[in-house]
Amino acid sequence: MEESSEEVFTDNDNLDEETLFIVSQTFKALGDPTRIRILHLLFNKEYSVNEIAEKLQLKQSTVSHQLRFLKNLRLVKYRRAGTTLFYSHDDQHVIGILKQTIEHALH
Amino acid sequence: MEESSEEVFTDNDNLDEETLFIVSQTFKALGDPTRIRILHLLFNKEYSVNEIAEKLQLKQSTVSHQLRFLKNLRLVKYRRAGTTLFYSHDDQHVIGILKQTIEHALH
DNA sequence: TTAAAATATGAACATATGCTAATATAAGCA
DNA sequence: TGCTTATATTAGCATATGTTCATATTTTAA
Repeated sequence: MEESSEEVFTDNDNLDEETLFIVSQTFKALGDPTRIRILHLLFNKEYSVNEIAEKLQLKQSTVSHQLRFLKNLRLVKYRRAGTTLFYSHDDQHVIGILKQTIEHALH
Repeated sequence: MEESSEEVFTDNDNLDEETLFIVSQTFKALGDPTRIRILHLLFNKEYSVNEIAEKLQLKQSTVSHQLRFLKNLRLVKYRRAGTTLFYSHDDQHVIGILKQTIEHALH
């Protein structure tokens, strides 16, 4: 057996701090019903902040806060059109996991 | 097109309360570093509560609490051997998602 | 430049979460 | 039975989280 040149495995059993942080943050984003509903709404098309608030019966402020959260994790992005911001999802991997899990939950 | 006898789709755009709850609970379980570390440790083999505590440098109480959390969601199960309980994972789907996401985080 | 529309931000609040110490339970064995 | 080991439980605490109200910012257009 020879040592790989790509990576050195000193402790194969432990996750490093950074990986642990990224992974837990990602799942934390999906661990709240409001954020799941927002991401679910954005599955197929973009929506403005007010549209999201209307569709999901949430306060504009709530939506804005959660979108900021999701944007910090690069799970959504937006496009500006005048004073309106159209949000859409921005992470195929995470969206895929969410879709999978919703399917799974629906049996 | 005929109506399926299995399910009626009244509002395709909205997730029902129960699905929302299950999905968010599942992700909440994965949204904490300690629980990720425990599940990650259990990827390949079973461990007793004390072994988990030692390996991960956690208090016995902390491990026991988190295992209860994970067991309530049927993410782990245990087998008794005398006074010792050996825990192992119990949800291939969730373990798969966790593996995927760790891989993804490691680039 | 001023008003209107859309969105973002900050502060306050209630609730949720995770860890810890102390103690309770449960099983095996002398 | 009484002791030991392994695990679970309870309560308390500090911090994190999610929502809301009030207000600030930003962009556009008159």
